[in-house]
Amino acid sequence: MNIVTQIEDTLKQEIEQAVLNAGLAKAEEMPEVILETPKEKEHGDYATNMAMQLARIAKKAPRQIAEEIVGQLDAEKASIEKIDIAGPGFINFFMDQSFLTQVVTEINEAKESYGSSDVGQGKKVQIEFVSANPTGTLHLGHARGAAYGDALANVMEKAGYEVQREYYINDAGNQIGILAKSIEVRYFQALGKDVDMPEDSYRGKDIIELANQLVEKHGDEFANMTVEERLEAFRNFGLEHLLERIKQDLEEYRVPFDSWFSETSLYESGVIEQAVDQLRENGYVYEAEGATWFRSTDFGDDKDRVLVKNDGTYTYLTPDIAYHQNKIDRGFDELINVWGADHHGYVNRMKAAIQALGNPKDLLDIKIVQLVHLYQDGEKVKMSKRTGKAVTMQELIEEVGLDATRYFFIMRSNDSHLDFDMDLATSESNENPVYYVQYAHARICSMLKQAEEKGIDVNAEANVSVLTSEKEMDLLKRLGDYPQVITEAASKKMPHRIPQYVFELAGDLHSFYNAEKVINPDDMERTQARIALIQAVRIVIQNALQLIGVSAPEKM
RNA sequence: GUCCCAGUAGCUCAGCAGGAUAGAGCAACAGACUUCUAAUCUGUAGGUCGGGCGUUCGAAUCGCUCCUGGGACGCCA
Repeated sequence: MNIVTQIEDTLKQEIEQAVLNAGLAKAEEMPEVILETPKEKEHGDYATNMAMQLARIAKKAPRQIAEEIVGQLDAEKASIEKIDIAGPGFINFFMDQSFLTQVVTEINEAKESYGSSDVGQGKKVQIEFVSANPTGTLHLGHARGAAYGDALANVMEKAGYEVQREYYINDAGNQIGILAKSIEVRYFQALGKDVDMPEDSYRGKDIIELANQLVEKHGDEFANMTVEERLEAFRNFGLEHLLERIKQDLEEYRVPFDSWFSETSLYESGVIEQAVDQLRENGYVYEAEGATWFRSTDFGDDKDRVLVKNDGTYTYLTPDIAYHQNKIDRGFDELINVWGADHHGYVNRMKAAIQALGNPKDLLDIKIVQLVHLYQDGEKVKMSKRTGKAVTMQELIEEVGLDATRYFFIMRSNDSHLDFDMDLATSESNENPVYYVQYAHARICSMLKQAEEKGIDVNAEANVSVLTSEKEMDLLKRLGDYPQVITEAASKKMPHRIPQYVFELAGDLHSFYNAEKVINPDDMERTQARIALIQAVRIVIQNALQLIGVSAPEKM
């Protein structure tokens, strides 16, 4: 266990014991001990509102309760240096700071595993994300979803969950037929024929490129086939190439997947019928207007949904229900779907289906990633897949760089709309948070290099207890927070806490750098201790950046 | 019309399983480079947390309601 959590746990236990000893509450009515870190330094290292919480139970004034709790506390056992009672009844704890310096040793020993924990208890979690239709290239929204899903997976893994990352390939629906037809039109156009694009075609440049490839490789041989044969060939060709392109893009974006799940495989294995049968058996299916309906309103959906259309084919929902049952059957304890904002209307019916199949409601958690608006030169950049003027993920990365793209997408909460300022992301200046953090890392590497050039062993044992200055303490506290940042980011599914944290850590480092000299040949003990400190900072920065898919350069 | 997300400093956003004087970056202003990288630091200024009502010892945070912006509402996927 991490040294900081250890200290906090001990303090919590001591507070609880003190409350019991003072006879303020019985064990069964004991409120949970809440420790918070006050914003003001005068309010100590930790504060608890226990006295206010107990006011009603003990029927006494909070300040008096606080006095009684303090009277029963074993200060030494809980590493407390000083206790204050303040405001309406806060108890402020000033801790014996010497424990904090141990964080440095802890990090330098744990290295990249610092911050790992087992709070996830090996729970099997599946995160399904991106899952863009293989009918075009990935664009902005996908890039945000990919950044979010990947960071969430990394953070949850670090917090001790067993995570599988899956991409659902919608290779069976209507849209694939449209894809085939779109390629067909572009193919004929590439052969010089005057063919109009139907209304619902995909008009992206990528489709034109595919058609050109077909002409290059096969000439006009497809023109002589039957329509069915030609469309079948184009369908397969389009799927294969577009999916390959998506895989390449994601790989380049540093977003790996463990599993690529094909919708078509659901049709082949018969699980769709099984899912419909199961729903029928559970009493949530009825026939009306020549179609088969799912009574999702039983679970709070706005209206019932069609499962089988009157032409006998499935709606998009039906294989998706089967897909989710399949996920559940694979033994996951929790399913997380990362969806774009345009799918949010779909949330209720999917959750309804999960329940109608006899599963607990909270087995599925759907995280919505809100829209991205791109700005360049103060102007909003439009994106539209259908018009062929889409800003693709590829273009964005080329334009602003991989690190900035990942960082910008993850630094904001997933459910807030994102204004992506391309000028800011590309600026090599103090305005850009990515460089700020990376620069802190490079700075440390530079110092370590110079120390080595001066013959200092940067990995030597250090007497960390000489780290006592204000800037050093700030860094130590920040380093000690890291494990909790991870567990909170994981449990709340908020990976944006990571860039926030690492930005603050970088700030502490820069501030420390400007205030104190690390390498000082006249004071080798302090030099060694500070080198150990910046080593620890380097490890945590590198670690945090890795979680969000951003590189930690040694030189800038 | 129904549902979802958002509304916090000039701008972009944190904070929201209730806590003390609401934070950061940018922009503005004033400073710091013969000193381990100035892509840095130090400081100043900037707010009716969209409005109202309620719950509470205590509300940016919870509830109700209204307003504004964005999105979704197909036997498309």
